[in-house]
Amino acid sequence: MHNDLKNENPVLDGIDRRLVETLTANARTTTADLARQVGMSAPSVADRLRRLEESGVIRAYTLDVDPVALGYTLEAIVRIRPLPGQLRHVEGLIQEIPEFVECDKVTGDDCFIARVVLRSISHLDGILERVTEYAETNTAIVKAHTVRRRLPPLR
Amino acid sequence: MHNDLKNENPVLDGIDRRLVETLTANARTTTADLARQVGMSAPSVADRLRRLEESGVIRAYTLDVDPVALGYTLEAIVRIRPLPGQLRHVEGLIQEIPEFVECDKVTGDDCFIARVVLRSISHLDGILERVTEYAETNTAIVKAHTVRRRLPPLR
DNA sequence: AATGAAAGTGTTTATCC
DNA sequence: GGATAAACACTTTCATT
Repeated sequence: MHNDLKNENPVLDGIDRRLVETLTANARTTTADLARQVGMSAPSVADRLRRLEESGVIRAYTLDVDPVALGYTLEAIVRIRPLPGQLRHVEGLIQEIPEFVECDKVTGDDCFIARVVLRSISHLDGILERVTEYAETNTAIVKAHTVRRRLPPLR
Repeated sequence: MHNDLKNENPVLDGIDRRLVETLTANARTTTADLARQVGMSAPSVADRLRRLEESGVIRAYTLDVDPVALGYTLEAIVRIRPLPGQLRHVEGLIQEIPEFVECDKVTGDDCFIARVVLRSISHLDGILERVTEYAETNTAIVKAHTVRRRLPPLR
């Protein structure tokens, strides 16, 4: 049995957890509304948010934008294995191509795993052509979002 | 040449783009601040945000929470290929295990590509043991975030 | 679609516990 | 860490263009 699941000293207390959960659902919830929800004063809630920001738990308040509504009707996960000596170049290329909306450097055969959003299959082809000059790629088209980005357990 | 890159009828005009970019950086920017930035009145900006929400471009105002600050010091990408007849079961399992913070159903050999956050290697082992009863898995440890979640081109 | 004005709310700072 | 109170700022609605 590993001990890291029954966390005796959770980073967040129950009130912080409720604040984080509510703001994850709507980051524009007013401090006054948050305060009413948790039964505290607005200044106390503002203080807690400041601490959550300073401790790095809240990295940013951001937007969830739907790529489909912007015309990116196709999404793919591309595994990328740079050719010998091309790692830095490939890394820069991924960072430069804005259709790559996310990319992780990972262990194993594939050096990078990236998410790309596209307007069409020909758009995908155009981008892969730029990458395959310097790397082997393996592309999987996204058919459905089984789990949408969500919070991990907060304790 | 494919026509979908030189988008003649962009979904968003220049002002909408600035609103979306500013809110992506800080979703709690006040409507009054947004209005000053784009040189409009606050009610006009509020109207535009309402339209961006109703058209589905803004799916939600949300939080970017750092898993590391919550003690999830390890992150992995797991490719999952359910054993024959286990697809539905595996899908449910991934949805139930909260450490899977994201999962896409994709074409190709791997049926699912998931992101998992973990407190330790033994934590990873415990979760993979639950999955490997019903699926073959292939795990890549995330070494770095080459491209952090970002907006695709807005035109 | 956008504006200005006004009423209603929310935020912030200082002070106290 | 948390509360209250007051000054200041923001939001929302409505009439107007």
